[in-house]
Amino acid sequence: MEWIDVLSKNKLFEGMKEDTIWSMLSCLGYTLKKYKKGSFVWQEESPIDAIGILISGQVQLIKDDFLGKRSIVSVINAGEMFGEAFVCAGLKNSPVCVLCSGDSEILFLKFEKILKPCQNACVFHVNLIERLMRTIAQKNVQLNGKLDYLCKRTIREKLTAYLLSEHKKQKSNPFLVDFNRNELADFLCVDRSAMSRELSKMKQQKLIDYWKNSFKIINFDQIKIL
Amino acid sequence: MEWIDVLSKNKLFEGMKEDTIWSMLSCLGYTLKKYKKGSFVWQEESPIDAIGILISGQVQLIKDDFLGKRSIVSVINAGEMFGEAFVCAGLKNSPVCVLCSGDSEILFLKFEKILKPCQNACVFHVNLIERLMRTIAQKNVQLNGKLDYLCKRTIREKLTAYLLSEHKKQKSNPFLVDFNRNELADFLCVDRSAMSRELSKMKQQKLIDYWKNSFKIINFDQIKIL
DNA sequence: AATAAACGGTTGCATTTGCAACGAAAGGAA
DNA sequence: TTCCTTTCGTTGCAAATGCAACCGTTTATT
Repeated sequence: MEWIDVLSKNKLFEGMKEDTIWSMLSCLGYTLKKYKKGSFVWQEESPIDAIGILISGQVQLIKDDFLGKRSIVSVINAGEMFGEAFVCAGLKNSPVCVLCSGDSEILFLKFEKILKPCQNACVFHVNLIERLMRTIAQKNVQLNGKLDYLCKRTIREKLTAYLLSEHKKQKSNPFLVDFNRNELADFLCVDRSAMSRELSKMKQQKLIDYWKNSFKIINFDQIKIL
Repeated sequence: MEWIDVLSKNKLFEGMKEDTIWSMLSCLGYTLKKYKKGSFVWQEESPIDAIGILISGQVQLIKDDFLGKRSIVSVINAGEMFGEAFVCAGLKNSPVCVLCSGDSEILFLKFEKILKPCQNACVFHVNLIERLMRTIAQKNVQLNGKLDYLCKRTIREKLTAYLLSEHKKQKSNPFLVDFNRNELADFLCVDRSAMSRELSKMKQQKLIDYWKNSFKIINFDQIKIL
């Protein structure tokens, strides 16, 4: 099956041969589900006992408050996992919603099977925990990075922090942002129109330029100071 | 030595007998250091290769921007760890500062020793990784919880989200906040005086009451809606 | 093609916020 | 005690922000 290729790029399985992955999967047990764009994999407080590995599509971890105001915590792309930190921390219910931002296929692995040494004394099983730990730690660093945006006091500062870090991550200029304006605002936790206004100002001041989802940083010196 | 007691409350060692902890320590190797209040354990970008376990005192993980604006990421109390996610994720340099908010004693464990199976085939060693994973996962959930405050758009919303969650955590009313006003503002990433103004308003509107570090939620219905 | 829905920029306005400055109160040190 | 530092509330003001509304463009659907 073609989705094994995707798994081989996942942090838990990367570097393993295809038949090794197969034997691990049969050892762990798995479920593959399909979701339509716009549907929810988990709602907030949904009971959870499995790790999700995104085979195709895209999902977003989000929080909606009671007024319907949305904030996007993070975005999961094909090959990446979600929920591993929650189940591993012992949470029984999800603290976030998982929303499919595109048609998606998701592979679920029951968490308990990962922790318990398998019946076949599978060599890779011990290794799995170490990989899982590293993945969770990296998510932690990633969340920590998000604080770099959110702790900024003004929209302009949040935008520049985000854009600079995306530029750095993608190592290109211009670079693509995989949010539309609405989503970007929800990600940075600010008002869309206020953000749009600020983007316009920054373009007008020749600090940045953009067209649709392509952004370019023009004046690095100024933008870093401000 | 008395600090073994503290270790037995740490997530890595909890539930273990004292002599077990000793044998593990000798297996892992350790360093104990003392710090004065106000001194830095790590600066941003400090090279890191060890996990810190706080024996006594208190430290704060903070980020200072180039203008000197500070944000407090999290607070570590005696018995808790810091840095484990960073070293485990493979970071060579710290993404945060670690500041002693009180005179502190810190036990450092080299990370590499934790990962490698020990020479004595120590039974607890495998177990250690699992505990470490769980701890990191819990930190992850904790960080996620912090997003609940930060993603709020107004100071009042941030304050109520924070106060409600502290009330829930401490299961008492009134409850104590272990920040002074300055630190609370840095923790919520808002201006101190603006926060003070908002607190005054909320007190005046009889939503909350406070005296020094003791806070009381008065009107649960109103406060949750707003 | 026709229609509908989603997206993105703009703007006026009331509110919120950051900032700076001041002063009172509390706490520590000499 | 006296002096100094820290903490915290207050306030005026300019700037930033959220909000609602509107409109043109793009994209999707029938």
